[in-house]
Amino acid sequence: MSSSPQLSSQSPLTTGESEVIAIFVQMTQVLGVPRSLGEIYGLLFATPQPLSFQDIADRLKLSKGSVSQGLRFLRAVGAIKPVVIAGDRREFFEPETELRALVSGFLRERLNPQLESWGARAKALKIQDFVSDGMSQNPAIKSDELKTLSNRLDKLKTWQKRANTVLPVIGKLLG
Amino acid sequence: MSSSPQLSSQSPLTTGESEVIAIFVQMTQVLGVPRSLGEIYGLLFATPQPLSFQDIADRLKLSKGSVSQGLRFLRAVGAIKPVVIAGDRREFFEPETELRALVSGFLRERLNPQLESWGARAKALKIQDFVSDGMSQNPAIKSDELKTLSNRLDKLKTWQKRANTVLPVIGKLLG
DNA sequence: CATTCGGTTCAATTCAAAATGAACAAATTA
DNA sequence: TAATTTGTTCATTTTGAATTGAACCGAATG
Repeated sequence: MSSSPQLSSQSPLTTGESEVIAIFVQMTQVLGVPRSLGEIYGLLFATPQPLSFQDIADRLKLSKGSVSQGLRFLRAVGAIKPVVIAGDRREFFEPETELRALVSGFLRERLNPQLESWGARAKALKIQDFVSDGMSQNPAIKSDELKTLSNRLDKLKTWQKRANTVLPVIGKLLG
Repeated sequence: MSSSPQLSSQSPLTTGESEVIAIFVQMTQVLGVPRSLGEIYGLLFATPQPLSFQDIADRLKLSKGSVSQGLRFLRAVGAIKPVVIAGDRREFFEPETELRALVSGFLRERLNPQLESWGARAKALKIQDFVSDGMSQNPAIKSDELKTLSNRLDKLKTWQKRANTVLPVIGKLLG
């Protein structure tokens, strides 16, 4: 038995399935993630039964490599849930459909790590690094300009903290 | 006079400038926008004086085309502000540095339009489009599966409304 | 133990999006 | 009015990220 019982893995997509997939593919463009993620999640969303690895590859005509990587990402952000089916060695998947879980998973796994790295770099900035220290063929920075620059760097350093207070709230607002 | 007074347009970037630019380039990857946007905004952020079109192209070694398109986008989302300098035909630019303005501009110009289109498509979905209406070589959908599918489509249709209530709040939280 | 099954990894390829640069336009100056 | 400056547009090229596919691995099966 190579495919799910009662499920013809290589039948063409229905109109509805194609449309749901298209919607999620459209979202991938905004989120800046690969198109295949939208296809996989969309197919799972449009299918009441859990699907196996092979089901997904067959119906979407994606390579095993793409499906493997796609599922890994979707699992990492909590967008899909593994389903164990008794007496079947394969992994099955169904979609997480709570908006709150989807959004906060994405924020946690994608945005937060970047924010941290970004905040660390911002903190390391020194005014000193902005004066071109060549043989003074460059004009000295005026004091009001120095002030402006200093203000900007200070602002930059506060951004991470502010993001860290706001982001957790978003999840709650959606809950 | 082909460059800003007292500003050597093609001098190499200082350490500080390079680092600020790198930080904003890193952000572009999360946001899913072109790298050049981060370079342009980063340079403006790291420079106390307003810069002209040509200043930007020279210092970043970007083509005029890239700078033109980059400035258009940054203006559209309100990330930069035009500055008029008396007796100078050229346009100058300085960065918007309020996090609140930056975030809400981006949400308004990039996310909202997509959300709308996406909500419209979701609303148009009909359960009927998910039954494969071939010569019944496919199994009929069971009633509990129909229920699951119906629930999911309903959820999908509520997502846009929820996003529209939450997104405006984000700006205020950052203010 | 040999073979199939279910899935991962990663180097090579493909492809879409970004950058380029030449042609163009509009305003300015000589 | 010719020449210059400032910036836009858009067809082509470039490039980097996504996808592929073959090699690989461990677990199950005969």
